[in-house]
Amino acid sequence: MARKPRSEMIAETRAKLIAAGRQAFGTIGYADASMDDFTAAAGLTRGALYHHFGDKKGLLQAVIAEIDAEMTARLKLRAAKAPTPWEGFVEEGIGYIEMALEPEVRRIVLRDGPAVLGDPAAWLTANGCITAMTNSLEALFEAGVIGAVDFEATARLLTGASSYAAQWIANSDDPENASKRASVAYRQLVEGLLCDRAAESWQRH
Amino acid sequence: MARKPRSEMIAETRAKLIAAGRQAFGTIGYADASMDDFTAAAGLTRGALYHHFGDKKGLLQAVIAEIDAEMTARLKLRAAKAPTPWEGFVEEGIGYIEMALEPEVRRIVLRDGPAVLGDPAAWLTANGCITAMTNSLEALFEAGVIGAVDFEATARLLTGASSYAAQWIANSDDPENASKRASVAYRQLVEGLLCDRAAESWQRH
DNA sequence: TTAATTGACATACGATACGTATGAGATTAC
DNA sequence: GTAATCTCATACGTATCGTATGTCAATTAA
Repeated sequence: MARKPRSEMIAETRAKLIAAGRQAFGTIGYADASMDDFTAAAGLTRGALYHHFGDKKGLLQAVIAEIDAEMTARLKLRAAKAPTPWEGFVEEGIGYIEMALEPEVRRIVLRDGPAVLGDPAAWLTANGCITAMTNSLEALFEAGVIGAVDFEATARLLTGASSYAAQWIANSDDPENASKRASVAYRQLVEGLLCDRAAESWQRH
Repeated sequence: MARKPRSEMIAETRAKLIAAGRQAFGTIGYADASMDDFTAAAGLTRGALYHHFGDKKGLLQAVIAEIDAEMTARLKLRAAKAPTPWEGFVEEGIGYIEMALEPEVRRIVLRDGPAVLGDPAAWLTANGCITAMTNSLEALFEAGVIGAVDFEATARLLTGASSYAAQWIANSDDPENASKRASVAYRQLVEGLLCDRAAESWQRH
């Protein structure tokens, strides 16, 4: 009989609840997810949930924090692989569009999150992606790649454009095609920020 | 004693329910709005609601349809007042940002709508704004003002950018300031679509 | 080693809100 | 004038949430 310290058991319970919530919220949605059901699926009861997270919203927050961290990490990785900083920035935006296509992200982070917790900008955690993009813009400006813009405002506009595009794609009859169209349109849109648009062609390589 | 035809009475109750729902959804939000409460406020009961709209979602749909129609009309009016087609297009986008600032629009159309009814792109009605913007883009291209882009995809990106910006503004410590920043950033973003960016200065006048 | 305390989690309860099924009253149709 | 239809209210069952209470195990201290 393996004996585990209490702290490990607690972490395990928390993880189980988050996983169960994530699964339920990501499939049937927050509103329709019965706490009795998905806590039972984790071999627990609502008692555990209330103890650890206060209420249903608290669990949602924890789930979102987890997903956001994963998203930010993936975006950074993707941007780092790009040949130029500019291309990295573009890839970041397109990557955001593609991630927002995943049902779990769309439902939990983009749809239910704002509805239940309020404005995403207020979530301490969920700023990962926006902060990252703001920094990218600033760096590009300092490198002389793009003109002077309000970095934060522009970053917010672009993440908004991306997430909305994702909704469109996800609901499209032909997601494959819509995704391509959105990516191309996104690229064209941000290329408008470039200092020298004649530079576009070589910036790509 | 004024005698009214039945059809008028029905229209009246429908209108009363929509108004009551709009009021409740716009202030306390969809989830927290008790049907018993706001139907009573309209001098009716849930019975009437279920009869006319099927369920709570049905009423939300009707409310959104009404608001969307108003929004589209306002945007068209605003765009029509602009001195040039290009400026009209920019005004349309900024107008969208500003409308999305209104609590009623934000809560009902942008926040609760997608959460309860699913993807906004699927709402038959709510396409008013996007369709309008798509048409504007096409006209601008044909007039040689902007370059070739995917009109629909770009329109969706821009409405997404706008509505997201609005969320940011609304939650900001200084909405006035954030609104200005968003408007400026938006203008810069769309000016990237112009054929000749040297044209920007005079296009404004 | 044992007793006490803390804390993790379950169970029990009450309240609220939703959806349906039934019913009454009034208007329209024949 | 009677029947049928439609609008809307009332009554009921049920699901879910939040709280309050209880229990058992583990850690701590004597």
